Amino acid sequence: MAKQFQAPKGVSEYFPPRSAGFEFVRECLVEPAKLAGYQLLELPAFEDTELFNRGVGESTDIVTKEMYTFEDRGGRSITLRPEGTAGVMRAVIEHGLDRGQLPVKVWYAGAFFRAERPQKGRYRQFYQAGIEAIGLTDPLIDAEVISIADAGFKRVGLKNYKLLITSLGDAESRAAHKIDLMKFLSSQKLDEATAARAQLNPLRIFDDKRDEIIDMMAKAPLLIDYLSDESKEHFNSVRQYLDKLNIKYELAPKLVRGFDYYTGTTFEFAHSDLGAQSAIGGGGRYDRLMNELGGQDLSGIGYGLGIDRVLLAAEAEGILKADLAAPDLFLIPLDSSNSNDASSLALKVANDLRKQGVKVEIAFGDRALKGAMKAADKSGARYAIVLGETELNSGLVEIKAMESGKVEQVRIANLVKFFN
RNA sequence: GUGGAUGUAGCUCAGCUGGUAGAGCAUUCGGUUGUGGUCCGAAAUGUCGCGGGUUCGAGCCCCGUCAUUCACCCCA
Repeated sequence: MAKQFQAPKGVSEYFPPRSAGFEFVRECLVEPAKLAGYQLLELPAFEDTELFNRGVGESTDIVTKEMYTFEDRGGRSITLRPEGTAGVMRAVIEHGLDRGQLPVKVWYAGAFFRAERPQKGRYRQFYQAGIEAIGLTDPLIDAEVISIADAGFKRVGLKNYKLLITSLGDAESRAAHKIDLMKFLSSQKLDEATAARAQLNPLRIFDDKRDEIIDMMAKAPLLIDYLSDESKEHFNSVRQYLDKLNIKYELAPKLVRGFDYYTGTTFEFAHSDLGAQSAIGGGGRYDRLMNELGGQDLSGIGYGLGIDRVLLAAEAEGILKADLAAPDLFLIPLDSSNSNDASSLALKVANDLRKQGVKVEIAFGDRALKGAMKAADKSGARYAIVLGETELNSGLVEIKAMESGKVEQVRIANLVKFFN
């Protein structure tokens, strides 16, 4: 027997019937961005490795141990994109999108890659939908970006999630805080691994899940208390906007995110029913990124939402409709032994209705009517029509409402009208 | 990268102290004429993850390996 292939380790893949839920979630997450005037940016799945080294940050785990990096046939170092923002910035700079009116507002959705040990809600190939708004520092745009993410979750129907928000301040805020935090950490006894992480990015220690570290960090100085007046004012107005929008949030001064580029407003959406990988989305502002990648000195803000995790969350909450892929109409042609007129008519009727946006399926194969009806039932179709000799002759069909079982006579020529 | 759990039909799982496979669901057909959801009957589907070892004999024991899964780490 030929070798049986298996998907590579840790990838997420979606096939029927669950793929309908995936598609639904993706649409829900993207739609609010489109409604707000964000436009599609379709990006390559791989980029110059250097882009991520500089964009994501050399000290991050993502860059140091989670990137799929390889040499292409021309000897270039290529990396499968581990996140979206760096690629967006590259494209914006390369194509001069920031030369026109600001802000630049774009959305993207697609696969991302990280060579991690897979776990619930954590995959080596996973899907994210995100937006970026570049070129405005107005706190209004911070609030809009957050509200668009929130609108996506609400569109899916999610309830058990919360918004965590903090500000990482500007460069001077962080510098002042870092001195005190390092002082604090050096006064504590840390194990080797933790001390190493503290060297790389002391904020990371706030993210440690061990009880003794959490207890220890309870007394650590918080960045939020070191914000410059400007940062403080910006953050306060973001919060005021959120209040006015009635978007509830929790102040999370210990919130740490995985990218080095965040400055100012930083946020994360956490879902309660997911286990360890609870973040369903996150993002924030980045003041320096564009400039560091060779572009203008513009600030931006954006987020990435985990489509896989939102699907998991929606399933955990039991809010996905079972019939997401169900057709409106199921057509059952019954050919007589010496003609296929019924099949031809079925195909024609299906095409006409589909032109009007009606979702129509045809019962294929030479199966008994009972079997075909069963297939109609399984499909979740709202209506079923049998097309046989009688119908061909009379031009009339019985359209059956599957749920109630009620039958209505309709002229074949009027079917389009019926479904309008 | 570290630790735990698990790998038996498409799915969920059972399989006694080792004697060479079973259930439910799903699938297909049928319960006489062109109408599904319930019920009844029948059929089909397995290199028991893979490789090695122990044994007269292994789905069951041992070793290895691969995969899945949960947690750490990290993050979407």
